[in-house]
Amino acid sequence: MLVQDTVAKEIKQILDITEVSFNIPPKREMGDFSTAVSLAQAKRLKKPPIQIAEEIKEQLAGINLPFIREISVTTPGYLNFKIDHPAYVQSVMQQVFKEKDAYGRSKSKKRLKVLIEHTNVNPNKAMHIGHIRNAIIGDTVSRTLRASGYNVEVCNYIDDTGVQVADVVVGMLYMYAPVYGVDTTDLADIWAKYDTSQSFDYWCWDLYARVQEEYEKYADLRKRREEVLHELESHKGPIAEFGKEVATKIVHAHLATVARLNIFYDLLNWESDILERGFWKTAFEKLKQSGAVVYETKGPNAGCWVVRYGRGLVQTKDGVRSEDKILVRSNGTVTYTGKDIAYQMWKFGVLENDFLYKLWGIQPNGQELFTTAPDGEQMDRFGHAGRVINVIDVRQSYAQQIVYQSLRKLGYVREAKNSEHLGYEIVVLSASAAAELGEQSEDVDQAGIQAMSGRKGLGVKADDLLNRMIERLMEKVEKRETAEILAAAAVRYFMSRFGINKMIVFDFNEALRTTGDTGIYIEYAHARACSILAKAGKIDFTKVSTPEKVTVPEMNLIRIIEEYPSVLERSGKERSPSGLARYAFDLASAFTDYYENPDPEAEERVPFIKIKDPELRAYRLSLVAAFRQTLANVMNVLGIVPLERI
RNA sequence: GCGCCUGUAGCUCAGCGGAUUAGAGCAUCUGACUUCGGAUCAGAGGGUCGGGGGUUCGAGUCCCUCCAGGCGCGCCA
Repeated sequence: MLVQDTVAKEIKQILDITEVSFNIPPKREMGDFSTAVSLAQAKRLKKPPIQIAEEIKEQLAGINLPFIREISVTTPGYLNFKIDHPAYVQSVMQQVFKEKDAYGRSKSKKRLKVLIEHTNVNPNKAMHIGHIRNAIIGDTVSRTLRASGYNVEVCNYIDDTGVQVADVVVGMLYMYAPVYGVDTTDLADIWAKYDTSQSFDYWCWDLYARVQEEYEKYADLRKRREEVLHELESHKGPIAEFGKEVATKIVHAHLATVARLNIFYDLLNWESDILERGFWKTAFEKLKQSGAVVYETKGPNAGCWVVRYGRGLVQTKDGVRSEDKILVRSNGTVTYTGKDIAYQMWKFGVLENDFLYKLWGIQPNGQELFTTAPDGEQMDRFGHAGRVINVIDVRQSYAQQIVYQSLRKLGYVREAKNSEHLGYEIVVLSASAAAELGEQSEDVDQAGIQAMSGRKGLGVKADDLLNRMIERLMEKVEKRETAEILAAAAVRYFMSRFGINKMIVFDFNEALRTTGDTGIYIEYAHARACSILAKAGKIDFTKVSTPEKVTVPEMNLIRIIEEYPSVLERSGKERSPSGLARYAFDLASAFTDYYENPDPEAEERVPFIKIKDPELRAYRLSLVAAFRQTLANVMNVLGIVPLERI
């Protein structure tokens, strides 16, 4: 518990208010922290702030506040507090050493089950850096919520029946000889087209882009797409099976890519299983019964089943539109939104239908991964969440809101309230990155920024980014394993640093940097601390005493260490990886500052391990140990593997 | 037309519920270990926090308004 918290509690009681904020005084002699609460309350209490401050001071003096040594009042009414440094340092360090890996984690187990879905990449080509942002945000938030005590279930939705997969299937079956159905019906012949010198997801990346070009030229190929899409949706027959095989192969590739980034899941949810298990049929019946969906007999949506929204007809730049949301088209097919409503209901366990499940495999971290499957078995451990978080980019905000509002109209008010769209801005390419990828800038905006495009095959593949980083790191690192972990740290940190609704303008120089505010810096600080501790030998940190005088760098470091539990809690509540990334950097900086200059008043700087005075030596090293533990804990939440050596 | 997001140093970004002198990193310049990891550290220059109003003793932060940019508002997926 922060020192400030106990003070805040007392002040809240004294003034009968709900919030008290603290800050650091401009001059250190004034105190370790201060509050301007009496200035804020002056108007309400109709008293001069300085008088209020004096009164609070009087009352606080009568209470035994832990670690508070002195309280003073300065004009125009600030309350300044001085901390009993040695006792405080001692207390924080002992807490870290006692709790170890659990330091910072919430002590209370929460019963709420949180289902978080992320990644959700179309299984038709290699992942790019935009997909990686999604997976990293989702994984970091999952880890944060777990650390906050929640029961978290991580799902990854696989759209194996959509047009994107259909396009790749079209490409494989019909674009080059032998053409399926004409030259052959043997799928082995089709698979022979795959040039195995490339990984399958990379090969599909190019194929997908080429198919898009061909569609422009050949109408009959576009017709093939309709057929294939229909076949995939029917989830029966050789083409559907082939599509599933293609998608499965790509999913394996995607899982391998994200595993490099230390990202794992509990369950893969396949669209084909949502279709097969009749989710929509059940949801549609419920929607009709509730009256939330109505059949339109006239107007622009005649022949469709719609949910009524907004103001009916509305003016947009593309002409007049109905704001009502169509769930079933006039040709009888279901829209994406319709299927999404059914799926969201499953997540909360309010749809009678359920998937069948089977084990997909054991992930590199040892965790079991399950998948929905037509030939699986019943299990009751999945879904039935109390809260659902969908990590999807911000362009889907409107569609997500429609889904949640539809749930409400259906009568699932609680579920609607507990549905959360974790929207993040997309990753785009800087002018130089686009140029490097060989894109002639046609439709770029003024800054030369360019959106990635799977259709054009324009984008930075996730594996390429990691590989380039590794290549750069190998100049200074001996083992490839180490470079792999460092590269993952760098990429995860890079993607986490940005606020969630900040567009990332991707630039190679910036992303591949190894100095300054980077994941490498974090790893380096950790490895350095490990190295010092290894050289120091065995010390019983639980028996270390703190000197009378705590230096400024020591105090800065310990205060940041102490902040960790509250930072973790806040990051969880705000679903904010960037707060954790910032904290990790601040913590590492405070350590290097302490390491470089632990006592600014000392005449000479002596390395910790060579300090003569055994008590001071043990104390300095125990701070290193407490730092190392705390940093390792944040790194774990950020999904970064702490290295002991680089 | 409506809705959401963004605008802070040359560049990329932090800045929680208002609080004393707006912070980092990169880039530029100047420095620093015969001892713990130089992927580091110390220092310098660089800002009317998009503009304008307002609330407040006090605003990058709250409110209004305008400007610029991005995204969204399909019987597309």
